[in-house]
Amino acid sequence: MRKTKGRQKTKMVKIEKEKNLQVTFCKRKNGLFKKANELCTLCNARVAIILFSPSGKICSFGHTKVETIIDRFEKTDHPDNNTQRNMQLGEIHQNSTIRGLNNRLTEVMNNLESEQKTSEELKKLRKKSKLPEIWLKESIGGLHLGQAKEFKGKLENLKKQVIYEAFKIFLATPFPHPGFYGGSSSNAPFGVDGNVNAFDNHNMALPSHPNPNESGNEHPHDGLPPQPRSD
Amino acid sequence: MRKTKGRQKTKMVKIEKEKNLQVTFCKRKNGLFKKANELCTLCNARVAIILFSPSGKICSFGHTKVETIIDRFEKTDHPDNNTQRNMQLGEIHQNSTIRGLNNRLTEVMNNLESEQKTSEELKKLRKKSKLPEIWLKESIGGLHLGQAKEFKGKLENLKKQVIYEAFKIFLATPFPHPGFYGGSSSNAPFGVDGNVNAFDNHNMALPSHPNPNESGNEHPHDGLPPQPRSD
DNA sequence: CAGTCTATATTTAGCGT
DNA sequence: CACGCTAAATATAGACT
Repeated sequence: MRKTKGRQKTKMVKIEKEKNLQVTFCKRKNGLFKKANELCTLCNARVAIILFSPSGKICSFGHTKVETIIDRFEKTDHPDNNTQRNMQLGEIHQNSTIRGLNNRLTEVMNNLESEQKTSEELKKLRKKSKLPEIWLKESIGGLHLGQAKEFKGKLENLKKQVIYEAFKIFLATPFPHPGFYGGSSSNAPFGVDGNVNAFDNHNMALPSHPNPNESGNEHPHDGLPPQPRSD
Repeated sequence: MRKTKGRQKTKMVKIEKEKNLQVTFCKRKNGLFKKANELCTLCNARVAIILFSPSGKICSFGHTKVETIIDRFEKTDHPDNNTQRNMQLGEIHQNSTIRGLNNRLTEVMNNLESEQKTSEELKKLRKKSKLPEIWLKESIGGLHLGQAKEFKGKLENLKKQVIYEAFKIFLATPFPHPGFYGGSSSNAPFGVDGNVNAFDNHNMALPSHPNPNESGNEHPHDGLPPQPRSD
């Protein structure tokens, strides 16, 4: 008799068996990344993939090692001169925890908006209270609902723009064809030169998605494809 | 004799024959997107893919219709109340061309940095000249090289952070399992509610990558997978 | 869990239309 | 170019280690 039943046909619906789901997620994630890499190599295309596992961890594939950036700010404190174009980084890390970054972005948004002086009603709101956190905190309660909503809408809009821009920038830098599994810890953190990694796998808890199944481990990351972590 | 030779084995290197490259890119792009979608469905994961074709056009797969956002600012001028949570958007479009967005991001960065008051040397630089564009223009020439570099490094750093944050936000919003090819033009532009599209295909010339093969057509986009465009 | 093994389900190169 | 076809190349579900 046959040793195994071989690959079985399955319906394209959410896998219910937790065990299977885990294993499938892992396998397919690797498969997807591999395909992505092949596309890069074969067609000289630039590809970036970000994905959140069902349990809320984040992984990414791309020509830039996103996590090295984060790691640099999260774990280390030493100035890093290991960067392209003899830039001197690592002097900002002081206030750069993952959580901090979130606040930062918020600030950016606010600054942006204010800078935008899109209207004076904005200023009005500004005066009335420390508006800054409102739209993020989802607590518009204390203010004039109408105004708050409007302002929130604008911020959201700007946010979208910035995000889209970020995506473009993220991919704008051309890159060579590093071997798929050659996850050598390159020294090119981000898009300036073409010398960057093709594979980038990073797992970490997502602040905004505190999954009950997950004990908030900040980032049990390992950066290599050969042993990519599912979760 | 055989009708065809069937699938041939190929080496994983850049395809040289232009014709084949085109076709392969298209096929594999679709394949990749399909896989991504399956992963979403099967494992309830969130996936986003952005890719630039060899000729410089951009396509994306994700649970958010990036291009609707852009389109809104590029093509239309009418206030759009078609947004989630009865927010009133479309009042900023005035100054939001694609190119404008780039400048915008630059500004954000600068604002951020200045806001950061990471150091007074920053202020020093600020005074010495209108620093803002420097690092983007790649023309540090006119200044003290040393200071310029340092400042540039900081900005780059912030930029990385914002970009990373943007990515997280982009994917942070959970979403249901829309049919793979169900590219219905949803009315949920961006991450607030879960009601969003799973498939998003957008082709447009990349500003920063003016490809000689391409006549700078701004965005000949079509948003459907069934007939995705290679280029 | 991550890696193996088997037998099958899928994908896709090369050609036509 | 976007599809259709065919056969070989791959990816993987399930079971095991």
